[in-house]
Amino acid sequence: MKSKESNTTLDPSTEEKIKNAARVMFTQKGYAATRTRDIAQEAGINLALLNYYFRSKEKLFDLIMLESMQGFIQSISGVLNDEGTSLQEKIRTLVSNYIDMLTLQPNLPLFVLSELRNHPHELISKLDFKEKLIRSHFFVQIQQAIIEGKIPPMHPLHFIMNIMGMIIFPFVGSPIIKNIGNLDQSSFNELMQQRKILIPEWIFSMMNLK
Amino acid sequence: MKSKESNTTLDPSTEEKIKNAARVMFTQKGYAATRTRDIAQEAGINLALLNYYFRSKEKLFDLIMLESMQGFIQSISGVLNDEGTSLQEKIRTLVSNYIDMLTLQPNLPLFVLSELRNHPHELISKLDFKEKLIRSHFFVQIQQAIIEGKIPPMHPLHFIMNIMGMIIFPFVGSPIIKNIGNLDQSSFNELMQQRKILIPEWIFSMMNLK
DNA sequence: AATTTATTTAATCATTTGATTAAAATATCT
DNA sequence: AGATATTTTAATCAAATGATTAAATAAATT
Repeated sequence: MKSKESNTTLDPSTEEKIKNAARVMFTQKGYAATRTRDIAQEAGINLALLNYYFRSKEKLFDLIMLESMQGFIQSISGVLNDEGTSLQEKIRTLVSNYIDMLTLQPNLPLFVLSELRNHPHELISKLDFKEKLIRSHFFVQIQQAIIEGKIPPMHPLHFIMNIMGMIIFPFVGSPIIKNIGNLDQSSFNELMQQRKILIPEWIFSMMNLK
Repeated sequence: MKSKESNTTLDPSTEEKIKNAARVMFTQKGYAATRTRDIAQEAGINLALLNYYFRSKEKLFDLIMLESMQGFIQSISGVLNDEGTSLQEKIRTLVSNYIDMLTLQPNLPLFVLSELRNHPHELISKLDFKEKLIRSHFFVQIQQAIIEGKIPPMHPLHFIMNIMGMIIFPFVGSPIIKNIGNLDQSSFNELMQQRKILIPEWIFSMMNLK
């Protein structure tokens, strides 16, 4: 077999090239609109090779999707479970990390949300995001804050929805936002950088926290 | 020709049946994943008939998309331009109307946002949402509030992004939200109803308004 | 070097899918 | 009713697309 593992820094292995191309195409156009031929071309290889390595379009897609979600979950689970930080600090780093990630991969959320609508069951249960979030130190701190009266009593989900909404929506709706504000990519990114500071402040004042 | 216009209340005309089916399928699965045969079946008619009425899949799609967006814009433009209401009142009714609309058509935003990513130019410029929003009484009131120091100085877009994010995101991410919160459809809707009251309050305290 | 194994390609298949056509059925009009 | 126009259908086409195959090339192993 070819040296897939050793060849990490130099030229990426063919398998890796295909996966990268697939990630780009799938996140850009979605599963249904992506052609295996386009992936092959983007990867600079032949169509048959794609099926040789990954057996089918669907298998390749599942892999890309799984890795994307796992990467995402792993990137935030560290923050969520840091027992040495306050709720406020967690929110600040969470927002900051999240925005940095989305600035690098702005198409990711729309891709994930779209595909999740069509294959709801499998992935969600497979990744068990629910358990990871609910058992996190972060979630406990929210409930604690409610019990202690530091936060007005409400369903913790509202809290989650608000944070996620304020972080994710601008990226999901970036064409509209850019249009309304006459923004090019760099001034859009500038706004997103501002939000790293602003969103935590808004959250705190929303929750009478701080 | 058949009586298309007269037949409004009773049995919908064939044209209308096709459009309704198309709306359902397109908003559910997106353009690329929707098969014209599926639309025909859903409408209870023959495939050829679809092309007879609408010439092509793309033409049908463009029509559905245009009508959806126009309907949406029209539904909020009344609120945005009501010169007799305060900024706070506008926000309350805007949030309420919006949530009611999304409760009836929960797939609409993901559909619009997904397709907007792939055909960004045409629709956005065609509908001229930008001008309608910027010239609205609502937008003027925001800027006014900033000038008068009632709201901390910031790019008005942040304001827009926050409201839209808090309203829209829960619907776009409903599979995740339902999973995290162990919610069925009706308890999800209940949460959304709560947000009709909560979101305006959050906005006000975020903005030091009220 | 010879042999085996892994990688890559060009050509082709089979199915799906958007669209068309020609004819049948239905409605409309005189 | 008979003629005309409209609506609907079954059958079919052509292109797109996911997948396979058999053969060529390159790499690894003995």
